[in-house]
Amino acid sequence: MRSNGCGELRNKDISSKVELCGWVDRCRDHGGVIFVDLRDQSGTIQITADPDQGKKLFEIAETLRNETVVKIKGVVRSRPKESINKKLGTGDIEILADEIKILNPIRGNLPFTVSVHDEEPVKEELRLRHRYLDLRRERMNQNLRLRHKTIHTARNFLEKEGFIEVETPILTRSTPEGARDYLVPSRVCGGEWFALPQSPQLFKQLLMVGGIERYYQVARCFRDEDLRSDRQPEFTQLDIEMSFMEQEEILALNEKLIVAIWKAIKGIDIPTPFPRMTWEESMNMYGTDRPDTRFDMKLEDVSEVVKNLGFKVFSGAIAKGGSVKCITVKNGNSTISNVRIKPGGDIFKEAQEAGAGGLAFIRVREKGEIDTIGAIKESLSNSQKEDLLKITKAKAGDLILFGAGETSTVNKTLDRIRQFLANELKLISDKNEPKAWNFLWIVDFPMFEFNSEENRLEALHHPFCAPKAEDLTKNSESIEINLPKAHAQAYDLVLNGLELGGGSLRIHDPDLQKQVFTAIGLSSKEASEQFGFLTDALNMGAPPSWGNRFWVGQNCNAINWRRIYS
RNA sequence: GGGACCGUAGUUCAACUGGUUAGAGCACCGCCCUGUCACGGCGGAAGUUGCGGGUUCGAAUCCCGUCGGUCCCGCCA
Repeated sequence: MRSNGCGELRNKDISSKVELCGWVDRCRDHGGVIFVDLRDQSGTIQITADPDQGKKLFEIAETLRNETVVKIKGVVRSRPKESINKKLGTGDIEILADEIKILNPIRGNLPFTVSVHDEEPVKEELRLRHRYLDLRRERMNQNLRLRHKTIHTARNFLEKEGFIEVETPILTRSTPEGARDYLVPSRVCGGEWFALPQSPQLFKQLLMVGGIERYYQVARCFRDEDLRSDRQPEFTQLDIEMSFMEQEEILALNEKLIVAIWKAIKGIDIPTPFPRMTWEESMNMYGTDRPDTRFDMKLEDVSEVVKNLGFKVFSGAIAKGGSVKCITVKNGNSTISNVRIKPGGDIFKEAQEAGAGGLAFIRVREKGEIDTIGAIKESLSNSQKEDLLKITKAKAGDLILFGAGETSTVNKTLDRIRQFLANELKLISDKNEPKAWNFLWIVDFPMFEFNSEENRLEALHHPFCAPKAEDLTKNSESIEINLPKAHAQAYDLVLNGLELGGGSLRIHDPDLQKQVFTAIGLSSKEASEQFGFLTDALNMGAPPSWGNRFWVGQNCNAINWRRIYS
């Protein structure tokens, strides 16, 4: 039907006869000559309709509208020197049309414009209703290709490493994991329901017991929870599980996979090994388990300095077992006004959203002088002031923002403000491209987290992850006593503040698995009802195995990988 | 489940404190234009201001209800 792609043609094609198909991106009608930008998947080229080539041709060209589907026959020719368009890959040449055939005209109004030149925002709802038009747009088209390339590269890589792709069931039984299940009524077993899998977690463990050794799957997962802008109820993860591996081996393998993907999609060589940080370090320094390390503004704990301060917001927080931490905004005095950090200001609101009661601040002036609210200034001694400036390394012109209260709230608040300011101050990206690709392993996650509402421990990762052996043998006490404080043999991979995925060593000892169930408050009856099949399997020769998964971004955004769930 | 914000032409937005006939860009239609490339010029058509009710001399604007959407909290091992 066609001889070339629009975007492929170059000077070397001059004088050749071509047949092109595509969509009209834009028309410029000069009365005596009409220029048509013709677009297909490969790019755009200018078609010139000249009345000398026939009256009929010109009449058809006059009727063309944006997005009309056409087939064009013509000859490639060079453009006049003064008309060369350097912005276009095909800008040296054009097609002199001798036949234009309309394959499908446009009837009525288009809901939005498709052309790459149009950058007007369009409501999400409209874009979804007319997804086909949206996909025609360059950016969306590229996103789908990016996603394809990512998965294609992963498949090739895993194939070479001896993995096989296995599909696990979609219509399955409900296993109580974290989220609500999507349910599907069963016609055959009236009154019974299938659940859609929240992840292939248990299936892949059973595959390991089944001697598969190296499995992967591009797996669809379903979780019936409320949405967020970066969360979807249905998402895809690259799911991997392998037997007989040490942690170092699996981290190295993951790094190789990531390196291969970034090489393929960005042409970038990511250096290995990736840096590592323990969960505790990350929480202390960044207030989150997925820190964005492209910029500094680390959290500093100043509890020791201010614990006896007359300023009760600070000293009171510490007396109640909380802490006072702060971040230092370089040159914040000139970039951030008081209006923004006082009640009603946007930065203050961010702090409130995170649960903070307020947002204390100190502005550092010349010669170690400070500006702040009266209550802090009056109660701060000279040596305390000096200690603060020493810990924060704040210089004249810098702004120090404080969080005080329960440590988890303080962390959450400062993490949020840190990210908010990084965006505002443009510390993290130039245009749409990140300033760096900072991959980071977070290791040594705690096994459990205390849920104060339900008054019980919860698995931080999931209840199948193995605790670190040395944590269990501390002080030669029993496993039951050491378990709640143990660290998991689990890791997360973080990129620029986004959690790309993570993994862990599975428990393969049925007794230990039972202990973990007990620790999270699952009675042995419940455990055997819900996970009996798993403990059965562990009794019949389960190998030690590591599993992990990466989120494959639903939105194929600038980075393609996005946090969906943790 | 809770909170904040939004809904005006096909579309993106505007319309002061409630005050004349609800405006503009793009798209659309017509006319003009032979080197533009987000072409340009002149003209035109296009609106139940999401829907229903209320307050008022007067409502896009204020109030109540309702529908739809965006974001956030809870939730998402």
